[in-house]
Amino acid sequence: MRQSREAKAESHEAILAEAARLFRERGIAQTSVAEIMQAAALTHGGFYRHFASKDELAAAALAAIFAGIVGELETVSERESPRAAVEEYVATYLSDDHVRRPGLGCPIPALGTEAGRLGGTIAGAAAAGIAKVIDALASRLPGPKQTARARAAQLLATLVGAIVIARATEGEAIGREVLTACRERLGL
Amino acid sequence: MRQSREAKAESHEAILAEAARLFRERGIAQTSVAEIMQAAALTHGGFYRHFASKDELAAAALAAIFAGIVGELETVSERESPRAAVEEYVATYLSDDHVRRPGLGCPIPALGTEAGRLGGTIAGAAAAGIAKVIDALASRLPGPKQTARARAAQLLATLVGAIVIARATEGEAIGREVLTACRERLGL
DNA sequence: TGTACATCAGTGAACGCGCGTTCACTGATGTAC
DNA sequence: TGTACATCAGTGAACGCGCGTTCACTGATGTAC
Repeated sequence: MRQSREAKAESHEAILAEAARLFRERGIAQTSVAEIMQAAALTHGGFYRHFASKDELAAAALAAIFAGIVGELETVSERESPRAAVEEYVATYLSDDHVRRPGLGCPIPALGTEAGRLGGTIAGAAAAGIAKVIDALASRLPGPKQTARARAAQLLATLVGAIVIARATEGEAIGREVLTACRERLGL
Repeated sequence: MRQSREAKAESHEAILAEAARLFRERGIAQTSVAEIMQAAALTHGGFYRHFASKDELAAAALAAIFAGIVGELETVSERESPRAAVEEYVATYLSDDHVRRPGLGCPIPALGTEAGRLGGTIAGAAAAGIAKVIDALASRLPGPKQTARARAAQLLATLVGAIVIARATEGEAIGREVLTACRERLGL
């Protein structure tokens, strides 16, 4: 039966939110359209009233996740100093919680490799999101703009690599060692 | 028709080598047993004379790739100083070639995320390999052992993250910026 | 060394399964008057 | 405001396809004597 415009918008947001979570948890190819729709309390056939394809959903989900990340950094900046905002970002990024819960975390360690392989609008959304995160970090680091950008780029690379390694070695000592080393050497 | 022991060993190595390349290029789930066998100039049915399952092949391929990486570091160390060996490792890691050719490169950016998700022997092989790489790097860095290990851990995280980001943004300026920033700030 | 036979590496068809996408259908919603 | 009808969000079956794995078969290899 037909749903109201408002109900459709709610379905749309639910699909996007569940996709954003499931894609980060299991990967894009490893998450089926039917699973996403079930998580959104819908049946799979209705998916195509909302998105033209699974690829389009993946690109939209990536864009939404990155927008949320940059938005969060800006929100924190309203009540804290730029330096404190970056420090909080780094501490959260390198937390055990972030390792354990990819569905709520940064999409770069979770989906970066896959997005690059998939190319097209998915890789485009990933690239645009990464650029925005580096912009947001660089603008909050001190020093000349060039230096701040380079520091932001290296910082993000370290964070992403630490999470990839920690998740690949989950439960083993080496993963914890990498996380701890990065935390301490990034000054936390 | 039955093949000789020697011929079987050659097939085994060919399957392992093609799997190691294809898994890194496309991911484990995205590479079919049939594709690997075709690349090894065999038909897919014969696969199970060599490996009990695709998972077992993936674990074996990861172990073989990591053994090659650590072996290469040791080989270079025979003709160069520890410091030069690490510098060469870093320079190769952050090269444009490494970004463009994942099939020949480090499995951590290519397969780390997927290995963590798959768990079991695949994640075990990844964790063991990562531990060996960090050992190999740490033993070639100067200073107290604790500090050297922490530096090695952070270094590897930065390298891995830089490649994940560069591949996710392939062709876009932001990827090159991250690579350049990491190269320069790691002293190359 | 030669012979007879068991083994098994590799082939190619087949299996059951899950996937992304399509489609006919239902009935509440939105719109035109 | 009320009515008649077109729209379309959501349902659930179906589609074609590719996958990992199994299997009967072939014939060269390895072994026992």
